[in-house]
Amino acid sequence: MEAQLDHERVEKIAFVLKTIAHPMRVAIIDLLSVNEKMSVNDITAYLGLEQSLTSHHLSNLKMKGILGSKREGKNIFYFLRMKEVPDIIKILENVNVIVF
Amino acid sequence: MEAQLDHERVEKIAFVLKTIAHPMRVAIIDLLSVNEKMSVNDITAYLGLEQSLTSHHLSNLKMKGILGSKREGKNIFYFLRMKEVPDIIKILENVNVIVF
DNA sequence: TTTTGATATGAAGGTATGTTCATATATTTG
DNA sequence: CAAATATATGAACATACCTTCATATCAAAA
Repeated sequence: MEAQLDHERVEKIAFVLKTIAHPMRVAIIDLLSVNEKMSVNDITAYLGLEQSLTSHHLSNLKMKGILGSKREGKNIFYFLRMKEVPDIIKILENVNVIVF
Repeated sequence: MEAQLDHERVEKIAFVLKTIAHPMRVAIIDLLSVNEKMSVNDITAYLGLEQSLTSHHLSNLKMKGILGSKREGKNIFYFLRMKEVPDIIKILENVNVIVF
């Protein structure tokens, strides 16, 4: 009866999962797994939500190390920094889930 | 500039992630990825937390389809039902993360 | 059939998270 | 430099989540 992970690792894993565990953030990561980089405007347009809401989610993801960003003129482009994250989503792509 | 996932799939993925995104629940899944099945007592002892708290987390995981359970005499044993979930944890096992 | 051991349940409280709104900052363009 | 475009920020509110505590249920044993 053993565990594999020490307490610190468990905390780190939960931290990353918590950061991405939101429909809008999953969608953002999905977008950025296909497109090298996207501006806030691009992402906002694609998701069809408010600019400020998109921005909040993006800075959250950036702050916690999932995304990076760089300015190019008027735009700021976001890109994936933690490259493992899309693999997580991939695992769940075909799993049978009942949401409630 | 395309996305891979439709809205419903994004919701399902976020739902599973939200369900497991907690240190105690990550630890439970870690335990059950190594041990076929464990009683509530076993798990409670291993995690060193309150019985009722363990029970709440277990029924949460069960309700949402991650775990299953069956009674054997006095004990109730929990086991992994969504077998993909440990793979998610495995991906993050060696990723560099800074928690705050 | 009472007691004990194992687990579940539900209410209550505190804390964290998500969204909106109004406004600020930064860059380019006229 | 003023206006326009792109993005960020912060406060405020609502909602969701986590934990604790007290108690309930259920199976085995005495």
